[in-house]
Amino acid sequence: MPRGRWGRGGGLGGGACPRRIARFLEPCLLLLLRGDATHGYNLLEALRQFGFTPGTVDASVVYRILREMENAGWVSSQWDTAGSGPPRRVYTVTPDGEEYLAAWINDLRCTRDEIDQFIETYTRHEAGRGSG
Amino acid sequence: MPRGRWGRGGGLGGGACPRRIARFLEPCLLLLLRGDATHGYNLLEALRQFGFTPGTVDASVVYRILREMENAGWVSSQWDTAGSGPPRRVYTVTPDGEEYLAAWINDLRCTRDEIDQFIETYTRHEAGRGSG
DNA sequence: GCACCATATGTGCAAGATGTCAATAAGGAC
DNA sequence: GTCCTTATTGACATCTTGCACATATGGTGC
Repeated sequence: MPRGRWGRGGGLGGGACPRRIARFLEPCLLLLLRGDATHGYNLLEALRQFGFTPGTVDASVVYRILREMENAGWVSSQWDTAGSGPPRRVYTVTPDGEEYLAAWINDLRCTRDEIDQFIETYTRHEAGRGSG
Repeated sequence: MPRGRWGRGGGLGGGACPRRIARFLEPCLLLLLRGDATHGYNLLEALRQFGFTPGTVDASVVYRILREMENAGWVSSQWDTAGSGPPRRVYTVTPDGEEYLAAWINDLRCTRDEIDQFIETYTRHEAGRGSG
């Protein structure tokens, strides 16, 4: 069983749609944080709205990306020691992060257009075969 | 200069659209080969029609994927020694390859829808900010 | 206090994916 | 023979990701 990234096992031909976008968690977390500054553990559940069903994403992966993004200056964090349980690191999106997210959106629009173009080419091809 | 081969330097915010779809070369080569059985070196140029500008893709990458796909049974190859220059390995799409390409198309449709959904969420968010 | 559990974060490694560079090989021009 | 173009292949480095496990705080039952 390949532990690899793009899950050859459950993906193509499987049924559920595999996540084919590289580093997609980044913009998802950014968008989530923009809506509501919160901590990693909480984001794990919130990711469901982007199709990341529970168990799909490992907590450590989320924490890792959060740290990386803080390192890059796209988010900043503060320890929240109020409330019970261990302290939580609460993240906020920085202005640089906003810009980065906007650039991501741009990229995604572009990627979507390319996909559309590819599918169209495929479809035209199919039609050509049908009549030939 | 951030890590990553997804061109943080030249991609996001840069201008040209970076390729964010994992293993996108696979379906591109398959679609190209379906139209016209040919060899790797030739495919390098043909990839331009999918946005892979010359220099974007290294030849070895194309050859590698071709070999992998042959290994998987999606294409088959034959040496072509006619003509001048070194022999060329000409690839043809197999029935399994056709099926695989169809599955890819399905995946891509799904991926596109997810991108659309993400962008829409972002846009709604933006609108909400504008008025508040 | 201690075992145990839920919450919350972090570390390290293995394996897959991709980029880059160099090696090889055949034929043509000079 | 040397150099250039075409064409394919191999090796290595780096990046990305999944997974197992370690750590820490507070609550509950005893």
